Amino acid sequence: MPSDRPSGAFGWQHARDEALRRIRAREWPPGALIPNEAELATEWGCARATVNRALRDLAEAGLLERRRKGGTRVVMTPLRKATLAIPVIRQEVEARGAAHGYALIARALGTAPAGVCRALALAPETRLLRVRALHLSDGAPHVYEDRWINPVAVPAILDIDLAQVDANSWLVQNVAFTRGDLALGAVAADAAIADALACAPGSAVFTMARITWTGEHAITQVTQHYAPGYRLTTTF
Amino acid sequence: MPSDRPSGAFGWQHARDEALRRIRAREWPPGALIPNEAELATEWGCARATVNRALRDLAEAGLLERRRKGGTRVVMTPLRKATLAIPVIRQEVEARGAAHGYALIARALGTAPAGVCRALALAPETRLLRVRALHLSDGAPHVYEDRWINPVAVPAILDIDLAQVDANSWLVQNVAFTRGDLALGAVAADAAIADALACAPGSAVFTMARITWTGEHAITQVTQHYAPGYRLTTTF
DNA sequence: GCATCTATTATGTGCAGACATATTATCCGA
DNA sequence: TCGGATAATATGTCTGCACATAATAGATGC
Repeated sequence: MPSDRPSGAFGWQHARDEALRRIRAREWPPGALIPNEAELATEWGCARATVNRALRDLAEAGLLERRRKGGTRVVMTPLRKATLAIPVIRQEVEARGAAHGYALIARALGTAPAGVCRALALAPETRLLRVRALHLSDGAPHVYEDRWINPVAVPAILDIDLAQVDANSWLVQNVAFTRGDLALGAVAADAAIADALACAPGSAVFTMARITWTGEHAITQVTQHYAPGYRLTTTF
Repeated sequence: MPSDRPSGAFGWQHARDEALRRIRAREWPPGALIPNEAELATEWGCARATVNRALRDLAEAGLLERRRKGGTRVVMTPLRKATLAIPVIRQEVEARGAAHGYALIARALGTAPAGVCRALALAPETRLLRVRALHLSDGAPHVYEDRWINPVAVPAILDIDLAQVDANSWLVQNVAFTRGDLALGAVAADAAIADALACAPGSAVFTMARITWTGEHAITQVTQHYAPGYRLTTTF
């Protein structure tokens, strides 16, 4: 038996856990400056790089604030961050074991309203492809999406038969984006939404709006309306 | 003049950017196995640790999948993750330069409904503290929150004057939690919500529900209803 | 007193080498 | 042919060292 533990070293996860313990136990209270890396390395009997890795991890998690020369201090208000996976509808539905259905409602090339152009940082009156579609989960309406696509950024989209392939899946697979904006909110269902989702007009609908970019070039803007009752969940 | 650039080394960020470029350019197509760390280190003229750091970063971002012995492969569907900051209402309001107001609506100790007990993994009929309050932004209703607090986990809360301090801020500052569940959705405003937010009954209201835990012990459950029109935004 | 230069200091990052660990591939015997 | 032991391999991590970089504190000159 070589050893009773996987590895004799005081690893970076141990260091992280110990630091976390001290933060939670208020041994390092909010706002306090903690010992520097070299000291902790000595105390814990490990290399400074190990301490660095541990503290960097906690800093990324939002619990510590680090500045060169300034040292490391416990953040005053431990603001939590939740990471939420942006669902590709088709996969989200299939992951739940449901059958994914898709229906194209409308597809049209035309000049976009000023608001959309502004949001996408395009000149007014730019011609965009508008696609409205419905996603089904086991046959029931699940998500109604209203999308504007910039054909300058994605010329190939014009040749795709969007009645067969949903724009969401196609874009994810075929266009690399560098950045995105996300907005979550709630709206009352208007006639188009109520009709598509088969719910009463005025129903409270959860919406997710996204804009994706490659560099400074906008690719697409989409607003997805979820059927009433939908909840987006995650842990933090 | 020692050098025309800050540092002559091919740093981990360079490595990350180059790997990212290859992924986007489909030089490493989705699902493909990429060269191992040692090879890339040789190719890029840097240490394996540097390549490791770069690829680890991309793996955390969800673009690569790494397995010991199995190597590193480009993820099939680049599922994006957005990190959203969970707002402490008071700070969120003040960060916008608005004045934060707060009003306690009701505070009562009593047995919680079965649904709440189940969500908090507590025995049925557990006595919990229920707090309903309203947050104001520049005097206008902003968020109505309905909260259940477990006094077993946080006995001190019973002595706090919740008319003066909002539970949100107090809990964040005084109770360390280890984990949380989050659910986002939309509901139609019922009478209580409409009254608090001064909106029409039935209005679509964005809601955020959270449960926070320390270990296996539930601390609090809160459902926050945002005034109509509110949008939670982030980037990814 | 004030501005500017300089020294100090803590973190950020890089390198080479070593060993640990997980997982796959292979070989061998029943 | 199948199952299990064994070897091979890519990633995970630690160490010790070095230097880079940012930001502060102190010294200096006016």
